Amino acid sequence: MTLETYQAKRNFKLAPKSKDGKAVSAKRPAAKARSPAPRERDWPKGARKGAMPDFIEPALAKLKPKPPAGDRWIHEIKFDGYRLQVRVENGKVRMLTRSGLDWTEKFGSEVVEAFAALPVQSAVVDGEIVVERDTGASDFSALQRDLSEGRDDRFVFYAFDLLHLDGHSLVNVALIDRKQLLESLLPDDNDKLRYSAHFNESGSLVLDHACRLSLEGVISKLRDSKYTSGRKGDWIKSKCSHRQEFVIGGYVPSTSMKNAIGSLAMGYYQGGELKHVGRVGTGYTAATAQLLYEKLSRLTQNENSFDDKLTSEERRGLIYVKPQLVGEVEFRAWSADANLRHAAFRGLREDKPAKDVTRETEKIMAPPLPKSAVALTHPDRIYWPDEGVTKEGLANYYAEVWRFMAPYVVNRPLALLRLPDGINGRQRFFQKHAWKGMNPHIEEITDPKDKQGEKLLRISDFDGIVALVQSAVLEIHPWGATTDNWEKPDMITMDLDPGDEVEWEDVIAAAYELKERLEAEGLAAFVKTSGGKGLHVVTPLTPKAGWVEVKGFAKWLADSMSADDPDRYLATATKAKRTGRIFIDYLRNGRGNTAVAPYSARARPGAAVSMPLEWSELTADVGPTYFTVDNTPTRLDALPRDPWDGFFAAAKPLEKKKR
DNA sequence: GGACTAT
DNA sequence: ATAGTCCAACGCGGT
DNA sequence: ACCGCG
Repeated sequence: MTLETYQAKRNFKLAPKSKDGKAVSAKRPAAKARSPAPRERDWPKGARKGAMPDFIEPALAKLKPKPPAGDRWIHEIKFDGYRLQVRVENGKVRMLTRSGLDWTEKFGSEVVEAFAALPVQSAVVDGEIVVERDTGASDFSALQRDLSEGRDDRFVFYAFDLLHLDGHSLVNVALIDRKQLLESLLPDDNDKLRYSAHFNESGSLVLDHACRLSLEGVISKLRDSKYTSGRKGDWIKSKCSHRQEFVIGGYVPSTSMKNAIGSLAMGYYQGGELKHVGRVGTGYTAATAQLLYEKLSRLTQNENSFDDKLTSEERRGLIYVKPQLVGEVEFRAWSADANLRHAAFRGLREDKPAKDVTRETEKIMAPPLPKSAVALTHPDRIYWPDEGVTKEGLANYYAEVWRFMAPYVVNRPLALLRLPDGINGRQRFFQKHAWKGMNPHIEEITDPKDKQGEKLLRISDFDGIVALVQSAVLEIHPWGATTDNWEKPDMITMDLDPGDEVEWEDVIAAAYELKERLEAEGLAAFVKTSGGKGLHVVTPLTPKAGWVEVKGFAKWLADSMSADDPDRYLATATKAKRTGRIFIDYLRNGRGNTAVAPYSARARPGAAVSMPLEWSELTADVGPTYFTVDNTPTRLDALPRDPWDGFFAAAKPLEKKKR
């Protein structure tokens, strides 16, 4: 990792967050233009006096597969919310949608008040209103839910352009100057109204990092461009997902609706042959599903529409149709078997002849997902109601992460947190012993130190984790040792648990501090989000030292850190005096103790997961609950390698010297 | 989620 | 039949 | 010895 890319990542900020997920204001130089009278302002080149127009047609971005190259372009995060034009006139605020509708009343009072407090007489600000999850990216589905439920306490406005100010039109001013003026006006202490910063790094780098952060994509804009209404091409949108047309070669009728399709089998032409790319089973409304059925049921044929031989699973329930219709599909990746990953139907393309549909993207292919023979009894049982994550959704998540996760959960004694009725249900219990009626893919094992005792639990493959999901296991907590070597741990997990009022940046600093101390002992250090409150720093060990020694070392680490900096760190779990300090929890490292597994879901609102990170990815934006069951697949598709690549290869034995 | 137990 | 119950556990530090 | 804490 070069310093340059490291810094590019560090700079990759949306808005810094404190550890409890509350946004903290970005540290910017105090705005100079806080309250100048309009005529004192230095107007940038291109500003023209003029009355404020009623509505300025917004500039829209063209979708391109890649961000443009070259330093004429700057790149902003693509927000996943509603585009709004905010008009301030003498303290009165109106918020207009893309088409000019007045939606001021829909978003509560906080954003409006923030605009009313701006040091301006009048202004037109372009931006996007979003709902941010506790600690993270904007979330369109949360926005829509908040709107429909009348909830108005989570809206945040990202301002990215300034079109008019105090009797001056700015649409002919260079973008970079408009943004600079905008930034100078915005408060630096109001987390409901934020400045949308841009990046000067190469567009592909910015997009890559956006995708690794599970964001939607980036918007690229010409640095010196005027504000141009409409989709003229000086704003370019590139996304972490891909979009292209495919030919419909068959359909599966819906099981829940009459005369409607349930999914489509699609393909593209290559060398005159129709290549099958798998099924698209989401993305259509009931109306579209019926329309497609009506059109497709007239095109049915008996023989395979594809030139590939389909497997029996691919053929199941499939009705072939003459390959004539073309549909647009959004998807995140290609799988290694040349199927689409996470595909959603986005509409029919009546204008394109089927024969012209070819494959448009070259992409590193994602490896195939593991499949399980374990049946889920109620696949649509909802485990996380707010996120709509079901039992099947959780199983699919583990299929996505399994190739990375397996080494940390397989062949280790497990403690499980089970919530048969989901996270809001009445039942929640830990379990570390075998139970009656247990799925056979969960193994009963005997603790060699307690041969008479109750049997412990272990899984050895993907079927095992699906069996855990079926058993309503929402958190997986393995030992830090494998069952090949019960008495010799192969990792140390240090849990950095911030008390109230600890800044997230300080938790990150604590992780780096721990890393340095571990490296000073000749050990490697890896970091993951906990999915809860803090961070976990994990060290691979060559199994050599026993539990007592390893735990003693962990305690020594925690003790020495708190001794060297008692104002910041605490090595004891006492609740009192936790405020403002970080508890370094070393006691996950005794025999029989556990820590939440890498990639394990957490049984809390938000469906966060414990996410392994490269150190360079550990930035202020990535709070402890940033990555979730929902947004992790986008990240994985964008990752060039396992973020903990080389974990076990980096193992060193713990040398006897410290206790 | 599922077995076992009390009513 | 149906409702209720169980499903971990232990060392640490502070009083 | 007991309590709260992970």
